[in-house]
Amino acid sequence: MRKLSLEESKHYIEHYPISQYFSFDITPFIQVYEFDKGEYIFHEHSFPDYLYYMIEGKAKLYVTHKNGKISLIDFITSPTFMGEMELLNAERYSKGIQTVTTSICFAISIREVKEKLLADPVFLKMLCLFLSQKTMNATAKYTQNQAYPLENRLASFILLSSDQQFYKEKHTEVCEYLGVSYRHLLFVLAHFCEEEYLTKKDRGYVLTNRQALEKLASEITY
Amino acid sequence: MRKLSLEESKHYIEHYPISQYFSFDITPFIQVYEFDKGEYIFHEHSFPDYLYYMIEGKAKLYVTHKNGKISLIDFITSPTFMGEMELLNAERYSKGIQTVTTSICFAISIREVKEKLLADPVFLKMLCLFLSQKTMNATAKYTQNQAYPLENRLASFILLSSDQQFYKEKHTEVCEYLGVSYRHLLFVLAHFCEEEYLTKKDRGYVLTNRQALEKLASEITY
DNA sequence: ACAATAATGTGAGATATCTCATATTTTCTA
DNA sequence: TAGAAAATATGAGATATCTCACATTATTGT
Repeated sequence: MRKLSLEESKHYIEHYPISQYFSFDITPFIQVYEFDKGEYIFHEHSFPDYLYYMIEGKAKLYVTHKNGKISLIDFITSPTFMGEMELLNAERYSKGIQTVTTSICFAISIREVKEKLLADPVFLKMLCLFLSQKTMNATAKYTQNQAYPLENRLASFILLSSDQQFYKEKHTEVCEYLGVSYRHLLFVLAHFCEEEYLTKKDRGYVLTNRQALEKLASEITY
Repeated sequence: MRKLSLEESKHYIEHYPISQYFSFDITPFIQVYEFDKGEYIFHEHSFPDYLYYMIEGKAKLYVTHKNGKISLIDFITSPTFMGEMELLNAERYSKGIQTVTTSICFAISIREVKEKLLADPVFLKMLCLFLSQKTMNATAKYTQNQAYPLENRLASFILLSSDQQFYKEKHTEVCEYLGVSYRHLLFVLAHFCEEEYLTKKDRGYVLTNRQALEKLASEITY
């Protein structure tokens, strides 16, 4: 984690305006941080001092269970807020957030502006919207995890995340996201190759039968 | 669904004050409805006209998947708001809500007060808290569903929902809540009986080895 | 540039959970 | 109060998914 210079900070603050989310001038309370790839923004069970607004980068929100399993709750992609639940005191301690790529974040000191934020209708309305959006996505993902085998969900995921006809995501991330073991993900991928829906190439997979994947994915969407 | 008389409504409005959630007088906008057991408060894919505040009763929030499976997202217990995401326009159409018991709700016409509510910091702050609380519960439930076999989750559920040493919930509801098939729930219950953690009696189960259940449940909590 | 670490890949065996079929009992409703 | 609907109960067989072990191949830090 590196605090950016005034110069650099100014650049980001100008290029990623967030004034629309507040009814007062938030810029005096903003510091800009850069997190390295793989760095933790929140450690699990810590109590955050900052509300973050990620403007560049990608991170994982996860929770570690007593038995050692890790549930990836969500991929966090910019732009987005982080630590808003903790700001609300809705949870005593935080979940973990670890960056996947180098990330740039605005950091807003909770101590300094908590009172102001929690009385600001502009901010609160945005936060309500943001929270319900997040909840809906999470709900959709989790209920689908429960209702459909990996075959369908993976087909859907491949279609969403492939670039043109090429799929190239890290298995280690995908299996966590889809809530299955690494082993099982590989099984189903192998099965897709057998059926020639996919063909291995270089470090990824070419979509050789998009229609078949669409059929599998279509069983989910409602 | 039955609209209560002025007389009855007055009684409920006095006994379940909600003025604390608003910075203006909400009572002129409140109508009181009674929903029968099993009745739908929101049909799936409908677009709600009212924001509800349930003061008595219990309901199920669910979603029906294309393949016919039903995911119970949450048990809704009073007091709670319903339809708040729709008020925010966060979702185009609603999930389904069906009462489990006869329920009494305050109904607030969205058309009449939407503008006022979305500019009311008192209401918005409460709503933020409410939404994040809900999200956290849902997240905890779903990640645990993924990370632990039914054995552990059921033990935990039995301890939470049993009255004294007696467990008596409807299997049909529990299996939906825990996200497993009816058949599998019965298997694990039978297994608990074999191990003599539980003993069947009347229409329910006596907890004959609470400690064993606690051990199983303790593997979850973090 | 090399050692350490992370990611990929595969096999074998176990198990958690599902589907479907069917029977009985309880509860609701007309 | 009888018939319908819902809830309980159990068996048999299938399958989706997991664990563990181990080998190979990238990627990364120093």
